[in-house]
Amino acid sequence: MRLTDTLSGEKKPLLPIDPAGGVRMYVCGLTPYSRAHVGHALKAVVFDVLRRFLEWRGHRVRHVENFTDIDDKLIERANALGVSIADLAAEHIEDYLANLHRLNVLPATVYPRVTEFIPEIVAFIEGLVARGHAYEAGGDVYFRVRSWPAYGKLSHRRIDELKAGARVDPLERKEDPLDFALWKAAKPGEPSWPSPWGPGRPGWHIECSVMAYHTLGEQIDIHGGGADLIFPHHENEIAQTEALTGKPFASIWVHNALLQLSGEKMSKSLGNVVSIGEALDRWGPDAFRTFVLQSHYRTPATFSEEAMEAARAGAERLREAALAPAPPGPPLELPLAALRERFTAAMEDDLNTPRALAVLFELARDINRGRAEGRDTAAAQGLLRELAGVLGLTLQEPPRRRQDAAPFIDLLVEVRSALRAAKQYALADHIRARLGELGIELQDTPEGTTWREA
RNA sequence: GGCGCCGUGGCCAAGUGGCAAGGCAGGGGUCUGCAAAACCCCGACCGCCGGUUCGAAUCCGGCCGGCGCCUCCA
Repeated sequence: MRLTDTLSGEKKPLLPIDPAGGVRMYVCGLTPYSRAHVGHALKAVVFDVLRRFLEWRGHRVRHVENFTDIDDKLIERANALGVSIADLAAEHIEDYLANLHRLNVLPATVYPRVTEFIPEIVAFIEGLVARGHAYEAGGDVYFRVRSWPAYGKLSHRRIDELKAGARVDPLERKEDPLDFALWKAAKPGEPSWPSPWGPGRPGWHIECSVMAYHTLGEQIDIHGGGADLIFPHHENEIAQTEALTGKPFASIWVHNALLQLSGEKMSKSLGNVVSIGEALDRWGPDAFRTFVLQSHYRTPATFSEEAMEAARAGAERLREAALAPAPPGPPLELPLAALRERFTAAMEDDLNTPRALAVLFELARDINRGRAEGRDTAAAQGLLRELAGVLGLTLQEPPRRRQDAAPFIDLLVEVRSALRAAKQYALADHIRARLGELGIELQDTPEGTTWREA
């Protein structure tokens, strides 16, 4: 398949460095200092679909997603709340993973955490110092950007352009304003680990270089994350890793566009976030995945109630087509191989999920038509379920929000069915209308009456 | 200011040189006791201007409008 590579700006064929060992994919996770929002969920779904597709095509995938469980924000937040950093991080990691599970995102092969890799980080930094790419200053260690001429190649910036906007902190003893911290000397009351430069903790970017190195190796196939990480995070990662190994770090850099919320990006700093849990409670996993997949991962999608409603209706349509009982008639003839091929071609072309989804919707329409004609649609439904699975759709009924009301609704439906059987339509319709006002939609089918929440 | 992205029917969104996918919503039908679901039918000439070409939504130039990154952020 081909994927757009941020570094070269081109669609590049995915050619695993070590095909037998599988595709090595490192996706930047999050810093667990607050509750994960739907933007994180979008990223998770995008890379989950990439991973599922690769596996469906017969690749083994080694998928690593990290947690940066020590950093400034985490320290600040933990102090403000009066809890330990470890507890705060654990709470948010747990919440995130639980939400991913609800979203039907396959667990990564490994979820490394920074605090588990301190010795490796120290060793990595020592290697950089030894090669002249880093230097110690007052207990801090900085990466010497000027020693790495290729700096800026990922984000397509030149060092001189960056210099103007570089942040200058008088407390730091950098040789150059562009240099960034690999190791930060401990301040009073901060957690720290021993190092050749005295007690301290890792800077923000070094952990990903180190964890990718130790979980996947010197060179990886795919490095991914949100577009906001291109600069400085991934730029710095490349510099650190390539300065040490002298080899290209990742073959393809994949970045998803950021989710928008009413015109602007959703971010913790703007405070305009919707938590994953809220969205899942309200619309369910398939609606969210359909929402994400209906636009290309590199085009910013805007989260809104209307968009989620539309996605929910679409997902429901797929579910019903995939699961409706097949009539016992003559088999429905469809060009299943060609449909499968169109789906595959769309996915191989830079993970074009909107086009892939369109194939599923066409398949759903064909199945529904076949069913209306009394044909046996089992084979087509099997394909629809298979392809929906590649996109990670659960095809399950969204959870009922009013679980406790269900038995009473069932009872009303039962009574109404008896009234209909007795042709007492006025009363039966009254029950249906009243339930409708309460947000319960009834559907009479030859097999009986079903209901769902509107 | 620098780097980059986007502007396609009411809403969302594919398409990057040859008669504009798909979803949602809407209208008209079929089916249904009536509904719902499902199925059938209906809707855009692609921000504006100019250029290249036999031919452009698709390439080039300019303009207008929206957005992201350049600072912690998926």
